[in-house]
Amino acid sequence: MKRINNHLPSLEHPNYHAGERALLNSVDCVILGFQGIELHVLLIRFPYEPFKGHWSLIGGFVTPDVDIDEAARITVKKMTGLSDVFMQQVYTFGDINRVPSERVITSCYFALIRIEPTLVTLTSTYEATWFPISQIPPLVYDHARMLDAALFNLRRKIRFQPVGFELLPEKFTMSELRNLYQSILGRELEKRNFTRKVLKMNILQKLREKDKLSSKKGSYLFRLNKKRYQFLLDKGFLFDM
Amino acid sequence: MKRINNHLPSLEHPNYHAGERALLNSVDCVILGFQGIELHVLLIRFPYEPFKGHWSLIGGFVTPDVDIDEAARITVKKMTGLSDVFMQQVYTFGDINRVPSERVITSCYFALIRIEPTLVTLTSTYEATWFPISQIPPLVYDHARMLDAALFNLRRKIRFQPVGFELLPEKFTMSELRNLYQSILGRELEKRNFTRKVLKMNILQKLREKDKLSSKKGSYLFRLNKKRYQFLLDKGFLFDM
DNA sequence: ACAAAAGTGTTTCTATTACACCCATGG
DNA sequence: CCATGGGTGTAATAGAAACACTTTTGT
Repeated sequence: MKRINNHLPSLEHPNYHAGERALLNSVDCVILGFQGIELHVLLIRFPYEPFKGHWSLIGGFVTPDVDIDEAARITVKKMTGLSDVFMQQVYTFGDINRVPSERVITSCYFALIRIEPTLVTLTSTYEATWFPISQIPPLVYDHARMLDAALFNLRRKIRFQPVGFELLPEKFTMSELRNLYQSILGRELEKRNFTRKVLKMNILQKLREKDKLSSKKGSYLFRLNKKRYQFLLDKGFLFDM
Repeated sequence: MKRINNHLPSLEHPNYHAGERALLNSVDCVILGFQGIELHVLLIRFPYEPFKGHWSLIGGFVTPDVDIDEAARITVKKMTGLSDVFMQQVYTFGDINRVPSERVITSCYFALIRIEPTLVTLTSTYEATWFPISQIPPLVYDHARMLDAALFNLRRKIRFQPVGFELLPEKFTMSELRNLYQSILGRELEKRNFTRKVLKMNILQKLREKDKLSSKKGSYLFRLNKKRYQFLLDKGFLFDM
């Protein structure tokens, strides 16, 4: 409490920025993708001592000439080659000792990407690897907390806005969609009720094609009706599963 | 995109913090209280040119020796004298030019406080004033955006966790509670259904006392059953109005 | 012919909404 | 005695949950 005076600008100061101490700022990105029946996170091997070789989120420092959101985008682009990725700020971690060696304030973002055959990550340099969220290895610093915060945030967000489609390919089956939701929400969703609920929203277009990979019968592919989706978003609708 | 190389630590650097540029960090607090039938925000007159005299949120710089959350708490304490206030980080604003004169990264928090007769704010120095959220004056910098973000956040949060009680005195009437919810959510709530829903949760204790200020008949006072409230919180329940 | 996943309808139950009247009291 | 806000019950509706069987086809 003795430090209170540092925290409101003193009235005597004509330029109240002067004399304030600057701090290091960074961004860390929880890059999420969907594979099989589970959400996955992209992790790298941390390249420096004393945590060299431990698993880590992907991050970067915020330089004076980039917006903080852009810093996050640049990090994702560097790691995956992708631009125009759905991203969202999750939380800013600013405890004094969260990084032992230095005061760093880090804003955590999540990114939702489609894992496609063409996707190339920085495997050679950083051993970038996809981990299913049920099997996350120990992470450096407070990255485990960041991951938790990102997943919590995503779970909550997905109830208001079906962002899940960002994680699926353009065409997908109802089972894939349901598996995705199950993995994000961490609980089973009844097949019939799920299908009915999703279809009632009218945001999906049923295609004539079938995907025959997952079963002998084959299952119909769907595609997101982006116009309708945007319309509902603007109305701020709920997507309660 | 030319700046990508700045954004992942280069592998050659043994101490990857070295050489990074530090930035100014601050916190701004949306201090919310409830008065009459409406939410109010505490604003001050900004004390420096070129915005001297314009209305502003309350903020302060983050110094190297305080956690970012603590910086926010200190700001609230300085302004209201209150500790142990319910606070929550809302969002971090980090665009390059959000403050014209300087690059500042600002984390916005909201604080929920009880406006009580004993509450003294920094009225003399900063003209601290409560504004109803329906009548907010123009604000400096991006503070209007911050306020919007804080209210958006509160509206969403209140569906998962009935944080509204932080804004009410220990004893309150059902009408006060309903008015509060109406003001936060920005829509009318049917009296009977509201009462029923709240009571069904069993988080309120009905007292024998009546408040006679608002009507001749008087209305019963209630008090939050904190044990039950905490129990439900831990279960992560919904409080859907 | 059978295994494996897809697809679909109906019933039950619960929660939400909408609605109107009596109550207690101070003036 | 009446104006004011407080307080309550019920019926109608909509939405969610629970449930089991048929379809298709590759092997």
